[in-house]
Amino acid sequence: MENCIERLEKKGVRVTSIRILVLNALMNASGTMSLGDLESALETVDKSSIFRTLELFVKKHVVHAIDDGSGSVKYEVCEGEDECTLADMHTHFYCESCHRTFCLKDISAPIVSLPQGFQANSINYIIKGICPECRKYGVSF
Amino acid sequence: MENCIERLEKKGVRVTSIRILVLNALMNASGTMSLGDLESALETVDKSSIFRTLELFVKKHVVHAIDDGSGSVKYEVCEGEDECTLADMHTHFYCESCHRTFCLKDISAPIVSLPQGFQANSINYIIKGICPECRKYGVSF
DNA sequence: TCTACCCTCGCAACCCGGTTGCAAGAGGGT
DNA sequence: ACCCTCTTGCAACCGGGTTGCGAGGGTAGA
Repeated sequence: MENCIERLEKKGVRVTSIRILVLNALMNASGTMSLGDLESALETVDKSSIFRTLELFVKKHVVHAIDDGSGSVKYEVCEGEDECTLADMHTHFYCESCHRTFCLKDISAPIVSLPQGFQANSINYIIKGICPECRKYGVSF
Repeated sequence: MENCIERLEKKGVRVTSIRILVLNALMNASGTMSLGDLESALETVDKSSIFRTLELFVKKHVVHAIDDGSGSVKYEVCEGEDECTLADMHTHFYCESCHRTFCLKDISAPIVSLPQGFQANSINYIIKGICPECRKYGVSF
């Protein structure tokens, strides 16, 4: 909680109650959260407020957005103090059974060399499949 | 054109005029096409018909879908005769300036090894940045 | 040939995540 | 206390995707 406030101040984001709520939810989440996840986790807060908060967080590099192709963008707290570089991008795993997105933080996204003229800004590396839990419980595709 | 019909028959898809139109458009496209692209390319055909055609094509492995995080799914004709395997997946480049998606067919998507228990079915490897053309014409982000 | 059936297609309506305009509310500085 | 700015909630909107339904057209069997 204190941690949240500190983090916001460090990134130059004015501290408000909603921003603490959103950041706290993201920091306590086991994985990533979507706008919808946050909406249902924070029932008292309006969707558009959460949306604008996330928008601000992304701009200020408090969190980063991951598009896992599920139709809803996921958010995750940035680890480093400064901006995320290409090398910071890590691998994500999307479970096609339970529709959760896992951060494989210790697996950094591989970087291929591009043809002449292409300039890379970011990498989206998503592996889709079945997560260990769903396999264990025999949930079929 | 003949090529289209042959390809559909080979994949066990009943040949209809709309299916030929859609597949032909995709085969002649320089890159990938979205549902919207096809809709405007084939003015006479209804959106839902194109949607259902693409749905069928994906199921029958005539085309595959790529989610480049632009908000609209892109489609691309499958190369091989049989189903696409992990190794077949190639890299895509999304230009944040002109919003086009490029297929880097000769760059196959890198495969990382997953933690115990995760089962990979497909890979989405998207690099976002600025394409050569947009850089040349000095279009800034 | 006639009929019954199934697949395909167009239309319209819907769904849902995301986004925006606007007005009220809260907070900080003077 | 006052003003200005930022923040928030509400409601409406947007666009891609999706679905229900009924009409059209082809096909197989009688």
